[in-house]
Amino acid sequence: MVDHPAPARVRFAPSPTGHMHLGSARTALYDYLLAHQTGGQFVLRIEDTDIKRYVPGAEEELMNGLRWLGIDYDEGPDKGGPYGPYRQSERKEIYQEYAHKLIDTGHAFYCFCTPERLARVREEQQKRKEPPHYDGTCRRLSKEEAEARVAAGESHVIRFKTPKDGTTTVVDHLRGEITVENRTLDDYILVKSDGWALYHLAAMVDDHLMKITHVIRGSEWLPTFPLHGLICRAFGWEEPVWIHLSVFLKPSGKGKMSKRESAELIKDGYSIFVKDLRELGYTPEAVVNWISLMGWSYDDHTEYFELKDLVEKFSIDHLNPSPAAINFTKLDHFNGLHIRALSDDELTKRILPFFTEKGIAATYDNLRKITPILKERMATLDESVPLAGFFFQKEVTPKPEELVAKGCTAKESQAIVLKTIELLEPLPDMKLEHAEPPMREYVEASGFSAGQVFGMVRVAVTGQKVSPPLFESMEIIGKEKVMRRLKRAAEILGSM
RNA sequence: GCCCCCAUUGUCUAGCGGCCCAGGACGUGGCCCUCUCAAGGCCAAAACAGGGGUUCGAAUCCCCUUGGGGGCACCA
Repeated sequence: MVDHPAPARVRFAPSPTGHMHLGSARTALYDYLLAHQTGGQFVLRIEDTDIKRYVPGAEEELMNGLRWLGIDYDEGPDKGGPYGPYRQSERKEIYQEYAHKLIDTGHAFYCFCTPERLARVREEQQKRKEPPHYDGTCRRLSKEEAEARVAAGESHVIRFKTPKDGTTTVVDHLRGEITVENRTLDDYILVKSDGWALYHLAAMVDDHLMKITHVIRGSEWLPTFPLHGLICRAFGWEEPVWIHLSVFLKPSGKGKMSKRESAELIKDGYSIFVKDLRELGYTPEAVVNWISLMGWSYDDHTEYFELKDLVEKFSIDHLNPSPAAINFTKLDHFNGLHIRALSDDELTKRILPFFTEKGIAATYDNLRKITPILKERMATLDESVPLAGFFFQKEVTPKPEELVAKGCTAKESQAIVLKTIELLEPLPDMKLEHAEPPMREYVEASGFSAGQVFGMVRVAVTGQKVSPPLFESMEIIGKEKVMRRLKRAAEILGSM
């Protein structure tokens, strides 16, 4: 870094209402990057004021997701910190206090209108083709009357007293000034009748109290962004730098991902949920690299990044405001790249669970021998299983028709297998340097092509038409098994 | 319906007035390498939504149209 920006305090503020998806992951990543590159702090705050939408386990999934991605936070519900508590459900009184400050300064008012009356008003407004708005009934109440009704125990909410005239201008770091006519804004509810604050109030209060310098959030907040600016100004607070990230579109580029489409995606081996991606064999390194580039870019030729590179190179000045369609084939590409960047030891550790899960009795030690020849052949970790399953089987069962070498008869094929057995039998072991030369010589002398001979031997030894390189594979399988499988193939071919 | 945001190849993007008859990446096609599959190397096709301005000069600035997205809750 050439210059030294002030340490940024950034927050990731999800609501625990469902699975952690790619959009959240990207926001959290950018938060982390900004905090780390400025030597600031990354705060996790749980926005759980709406009990109705609370999903058990969602908070834990969020934390697991962040941990898996390697984007750790400095302050949070489970870590504590100087500005806690970090769960909004534990901050009710704080919001109450600040809501009343707004009432005292004339920036907010009590509203006693019933939901039924409001619904009726909205309906009429829509009939008249007017934008739905609070009609201002309680805004006109005198302070004394309102307080008397509150004291009498009447059910009420607290609304923000939005200016009726003029315009409000707020500044988004990627879009510049955004100006709206105040009459298009509503007297938004700040505190519900059950006493809980809504996002508009709670988030502004927390961001201020937690000394947040940069708010990175989704562009779905753009419509209420002016309100948030107004609330900060009503309190007399300095506003953070506002950064509204674009949304992710479905791969077709048409619209946001729906629940139904998410289910379809899984069938193709893709998902927008972080926990699924992990199970589908993607590496956190690849996911991080991939999402970092959806809405941000470094220059016109560098795309491969590890987290530490991103901390150094990321910049909020190179964010793109337009929506981005999710491109899963690019994730596959990055996954392959990051898999190949892993050490053989590390890769072995990562693929082992996929074998175990499939009931294959692989151990770290025997898998470790295979890993090197698997490495450049997989796009996802789970692909190692079908690629290498035959190493762990006692016997393989090649399809008879696949045993017949290309362009040969069964009889000729059997002759090839027999010759192979004859050549390999006297060898002390199946080491690459022992097995390959005589086979090469045989191919040379026989008039068959390498493809014909090796292709058929491959089927005999691995049971598959596609496998890692033949001689490397045979060495790992071992002479005894190889010979047994070849003899079995000769039998099959003989009976055809 | 109203409000807000966005607009470069199929997709992600570089470009912030002349370096651009537009660069990179994924994907696609072809070739090379090759025991299969990959990986790798080389090559190719593929875009500035449309119309007006401003300017000596516009992908880049302004306006309109169109298209896309988001929002209009006592959700976040």
